Amino acid sequence: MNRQKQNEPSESQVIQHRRQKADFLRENQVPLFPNTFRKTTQISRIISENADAGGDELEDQGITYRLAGRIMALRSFGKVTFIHVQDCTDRIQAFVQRDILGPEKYALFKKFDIGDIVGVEGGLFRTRTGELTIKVEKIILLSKSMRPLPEKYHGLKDVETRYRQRYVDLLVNPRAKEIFVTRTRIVRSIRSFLDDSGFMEVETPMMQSIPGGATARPFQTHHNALDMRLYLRIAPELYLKRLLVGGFEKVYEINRNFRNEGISTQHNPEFTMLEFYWAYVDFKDLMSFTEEMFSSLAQELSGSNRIIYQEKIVDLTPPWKRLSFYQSLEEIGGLSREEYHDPETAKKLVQKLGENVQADEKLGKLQAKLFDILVEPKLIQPHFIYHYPTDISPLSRKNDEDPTITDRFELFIAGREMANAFSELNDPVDQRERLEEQVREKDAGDDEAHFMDEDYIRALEYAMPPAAGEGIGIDRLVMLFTDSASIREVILFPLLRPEVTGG
RNA sequence: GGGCCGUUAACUCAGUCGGUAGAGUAUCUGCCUUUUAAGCAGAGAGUCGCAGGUUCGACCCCUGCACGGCCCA
Repeated sequence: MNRQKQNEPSESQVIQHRRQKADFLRENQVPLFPNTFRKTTQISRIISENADAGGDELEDQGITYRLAGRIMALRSFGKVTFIHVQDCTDRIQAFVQRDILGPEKYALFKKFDIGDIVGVEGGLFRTRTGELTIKVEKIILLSKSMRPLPEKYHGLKDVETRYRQRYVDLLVNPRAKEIFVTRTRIVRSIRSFLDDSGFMEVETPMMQSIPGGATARPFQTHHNALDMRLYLRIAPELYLKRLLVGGFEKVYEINRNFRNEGISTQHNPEFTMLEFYWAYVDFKDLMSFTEEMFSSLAQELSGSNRIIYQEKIVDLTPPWKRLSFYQSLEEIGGLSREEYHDPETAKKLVQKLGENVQADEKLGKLQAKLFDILVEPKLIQPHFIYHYPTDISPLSRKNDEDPTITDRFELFIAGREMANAFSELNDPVDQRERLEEQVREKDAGDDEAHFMDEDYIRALEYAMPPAAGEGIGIDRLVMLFTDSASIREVILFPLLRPEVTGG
């Protein structure tokens, strides 16, 4: 035990200094964490309202501003100090003079540090260089910072620290803050688009005893009082369609899904999905609806249908290209019908491309793998790919002319899947057969295959209106609109292994 | 799960073909009443990710592990 204590790293010098300053202030009756100051304005308002005012004009104003924020920079000249104060809207310079505060208060102010949160009162003036500045009459410590902020010039770059201590990232990296502001604008814009289109937002279970609605491995948990196994949902789909049975005709949910899979620049174990369901329309109707949604989003965010993602220009102006799944394999993947239509040939081709293949892998799965390798990365401009094979689409309505394909599409932008949608399968007999097939695959060892859900079948037996539904990955959408290469850049607190402290 | 790369002061980074570490910023002290990556002078600050091994000697070479990043599955 003694050894362990000796091995603990000594507290950093900076933290010791701050502790000493805090002690000094406390001994001089300066509260370190008072909650008595009330600000009357935001920094961005001070700036915008006085953007054009000249120095004399400001001095004549006679207005006292009360603002609060964090000290982000501090330049001391002995009897006078410049600081930058940052609140959630912006930052502004403040000028603290000993002649105004008086020697005692100024001496206490000298113990303030970069990172401290302060309340400031004073009028405005312009410095010699013309910068709008608060002439401080009063400055009050509101919260003492015990840790130094990262370097002012290079900021915080270490990716691991940026994710683990996102609070610091947000403080010092304007880009990080911007991404999350944009994320909120995107979600808000989608909500109002759907609300304005007559959709109703609902919340369905995130803890489910039968995880359904997607092909994925679920997380398991346990309810103690009920002594019951529960899964974190992999999709809200089956519950939202139960609501169509229940008589709602346009519903949506924006919420978290959980998939127990690997982590990559495209995948976080928990991620946010929009799913919406619309009675009495089909998948083609959803294509136009999606075009409208995306271009309205782009307009709202940047006023343009063109966005730049990882140095590629993406034009979201409708209408977007529409290609059937098989057409895309031929026209973009460069395959002949023989190559992808014969199971043996397809299998060999997939293996040649370096993918693993299960012994009795279905043709649809093989074709999907060919698509993923040969087609998907090439779909930079928006493309709807439709008519997916039935055996990889267990919840989609079969095409009326060809039962081996479904009335389903996926949307690809910048080489990534952005949406998945289909005319819903509402025939309970067909649905039961498809889920039974999934259960067979599960029994054969595919732990991503769907579960049987008797209650869902029962709901369909009451009759679900013909409908179409769509899912859009919000994180990927935010990546697209913020030009982010990794999903972790657009999730406030991405999943990381626990931090190891000590040795 | 596999491959490659990274981990050095609070932050951003150097470094040594093996002789126990440097810079800038930040911090501390002094000077300084219009600066803004303020300036000048001085000072302090490191289990070189962790654990082993090789060696007279390891931050450096080797092995394993941890955490992270990118690519692949």
